[in-house]
Amino acid sequence: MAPGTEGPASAAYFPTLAAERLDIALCRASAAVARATEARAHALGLGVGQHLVLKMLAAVGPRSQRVLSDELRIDRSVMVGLCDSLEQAGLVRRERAAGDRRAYAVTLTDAGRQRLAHAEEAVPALLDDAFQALTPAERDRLSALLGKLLRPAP
Amino acid sequence: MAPGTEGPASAAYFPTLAAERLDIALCRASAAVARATEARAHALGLGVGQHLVLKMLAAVGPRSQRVLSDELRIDRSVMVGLCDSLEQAGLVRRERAAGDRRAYAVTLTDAGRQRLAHAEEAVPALLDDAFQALTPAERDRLSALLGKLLRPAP
DNA sequence: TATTGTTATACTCTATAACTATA
DNA sequence: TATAGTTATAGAGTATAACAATA
Repeated sequence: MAPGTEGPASAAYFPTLAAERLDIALCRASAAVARATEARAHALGLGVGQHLVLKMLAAVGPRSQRVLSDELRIDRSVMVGLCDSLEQAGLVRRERAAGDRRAYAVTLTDAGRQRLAHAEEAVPALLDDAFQALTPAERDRLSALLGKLLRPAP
Repeated sequence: MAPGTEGPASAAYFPTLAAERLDIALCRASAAVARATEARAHALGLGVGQHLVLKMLAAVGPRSQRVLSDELRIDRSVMVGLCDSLEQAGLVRRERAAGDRRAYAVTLTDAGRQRLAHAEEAVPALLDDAFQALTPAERDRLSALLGKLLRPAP
């Protein structure tokens, strides 16, 4: 075999790389998980962003698009389209906020609550699929580590 | 304050969300780390992909673009531009592979080796910055978990 | 003047499919 | 026919800036 093209010698390289560069490992793992969940998530009929909005509204009650954007770390201009699609599907209503006529109070409808419940049922299976390489205990540890990474420095 | 727009009550929502959806936490953590490393990585004058190619060539010797693509999980069509830029900067040479005139043997130059060494020096600081929320022991644990997630099922 | 929602623009990634020259 | 490298195109996602209505 010609020099520069032999295979087996390089086949073991990637794991080494991933171990050395935590930032790259994180990026690749995220992409791999996203690919794994994509199909299942799409089957729910709810995009991730849409799901997040419904979930937050269910947890904290009606909020403005601005608050949803800030809290979910989704850009205001993206939130517009998200709320558009949810409203069109009848899952939220855009009520006018009582004290500020610039803002909406994005409100979960009964249909939205039902759809969310249905989606939430499917989440554990979705996660099981994507994280089958990890035991439940390992998933908890990963969750704790990521949580620490995401939380702004106290 | 008007209903639907009060702030503090919802400010604690995101951490809860991240804890429940491991896939989303992973995605957000990856994005946060990428943002944190972006500035420093750019200062190195080497993109992540360029860095990966140099690093792999240094580790395993001259390889074809195909092998680099497969091993680094970078699409062939992207690898073209990566090698273009590296060649233009004088960091690699595209030598013809001895036994297969379709393929190159992408080869690290001395300048490439130097540039890589310089970049590698900066990596620890780059990672320290992005992962300052985690102790060294926690980083090791995260690395191990991500490695398990990335390794194809044995 | 600052803010909420909206729209438009641009730019980066990625995926895909062709095409060439070799095998 | 299959593979290595290349090119072109289209789509998703994101960042940015502008704008109208309101504060």
